[in-house]
Amino acid sequence: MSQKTDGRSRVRLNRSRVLETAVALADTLGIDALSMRRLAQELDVVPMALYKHVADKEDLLDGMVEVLIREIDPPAPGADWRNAIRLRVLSARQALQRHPWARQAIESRARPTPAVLEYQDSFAGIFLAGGFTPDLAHHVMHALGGRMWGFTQELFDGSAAPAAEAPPPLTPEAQAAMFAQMQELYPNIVTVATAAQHDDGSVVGHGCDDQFEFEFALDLLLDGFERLHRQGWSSAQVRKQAAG
Amino acid sequence: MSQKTDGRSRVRLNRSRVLETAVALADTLGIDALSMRRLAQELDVVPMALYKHVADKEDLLDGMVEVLIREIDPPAPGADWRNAIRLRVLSARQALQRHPWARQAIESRARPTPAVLEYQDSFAGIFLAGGFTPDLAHHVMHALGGRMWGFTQELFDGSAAPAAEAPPPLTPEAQAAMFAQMQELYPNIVTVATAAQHDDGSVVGHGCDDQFEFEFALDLLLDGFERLHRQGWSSAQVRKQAAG
DNA sequence: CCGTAAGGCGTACGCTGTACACTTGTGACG
DNA sequence: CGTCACAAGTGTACAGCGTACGCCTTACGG
Repeated sequence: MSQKTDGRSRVRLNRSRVLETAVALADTLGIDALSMRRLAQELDVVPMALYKHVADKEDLLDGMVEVLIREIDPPAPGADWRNAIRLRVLSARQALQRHPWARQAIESRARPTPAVLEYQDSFAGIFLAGGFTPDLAHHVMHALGGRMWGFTQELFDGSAAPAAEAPPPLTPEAQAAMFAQMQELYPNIVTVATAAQHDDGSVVGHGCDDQFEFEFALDLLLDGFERLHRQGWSSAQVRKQAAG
Repeated sequence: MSQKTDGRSRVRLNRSRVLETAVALADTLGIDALSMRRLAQELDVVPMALYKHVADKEDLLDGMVEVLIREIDPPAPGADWRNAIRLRVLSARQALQRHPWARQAIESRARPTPAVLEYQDSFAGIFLAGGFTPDLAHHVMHALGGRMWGFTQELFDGSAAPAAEAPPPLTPEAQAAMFAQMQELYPNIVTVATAAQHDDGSVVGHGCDDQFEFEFALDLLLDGFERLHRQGWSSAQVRKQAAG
């Protein structure tokens, strides 16, 4: 109630308000529907007014990612490297789930902003503090890849448009026919997809527990990191081995 | 020389020609510069003519991905599962390096086409034939994630625009100053980034061997898969353990 | 109180994907 | 060979995008 939106004087725009409104809008409408014009409308302002606060749309997206990063928990102070990494990654994952647009936004960024560099620096710091050589820390961070941000490359999760018009519900017969056709065309996919969902009666896909899959892969990698770390792995020695 | 492009009768358009020209154009211009209009121009045709051969731009991109998939080697016949997967993934990687646009195109696809399903099915088939339970095969494919397509999600590889205007070459003093600033702001990144590039004098980034990083992560995962496979891992048992 | 700079506005341009109605080319069949 | 039907290609048009540029107006420091 500090300022009325009607009447004479309007709330002044600023970068934070622009970024936060953009985040909220992307949360609701999806990233594809977020345009400068739509955002301006949401802020009750003419499109070009935004350009006094962000350089261009790229800068807007960079700013949105920085808002996201601020939501990720800082490194846990007392934890060993493995738990520190694990907790941080899972916290990042939670932030990404609050903001479904973020995966695409992060991936589409061309160059890292300071906030992003800081985020990555803190990861490197955890590994180094845990006794990793810079060499191993380097390769290990590459191996983590996007998982550092809390997502695996899940293709076809269908979350592009939130609440996209679902296809009309199929009759049981149509479902059975579809299943039979899938089974004929892609028997292995059907086998593999139906394995992990006894509890869930749905046809292929969307029956599996994303969180479980994510942690499965994350822990598999962390296990590998730990093993290499313990046995004093170094890339020089591997390259030598490959050459010899 | 079968048909002249000038004179009266023009070469007839068809889906293949559209898709292959689109692929070639994306290879040269980058995916962002590939518009229906630009593609039509390349084919010496009016933009709307394309719509007789592809439903819309989404369909065009789907088709381009299918062209890509056809370039990936089929599973090696005699190999054990581990080599079969490894070879296939590395072949996919080569295809992706020939077509830098493909990573983004694959990631942006909302729903899998038959060609994509077939590709994934063959992966599942390799694991199952190698004696993996459907359960383990499922989780393992999730863990591979995008790596199945030959890419890790490398953020900020700067390959968005091919031959983007490079910043003017910095003087040695400017480079040194920049390095000093990086070292102050992001000491861990500098430590980790400079570790793996004694041969290459460049400042942070782009000095590391992408192929090595990719295989490092891939083999780390394959090692993990192998271990779980040997010890008869099952998700049920893990969940029970977590609960108990 | 006023000058100045920052904030917000309006207009305009070139680009995008694609809907719709039209003409032209081509191959099959009487 | 003539005709007819359908596929292929054209032209125009629209709504939406990011954003360059110039002007007005508001808020604040001297």
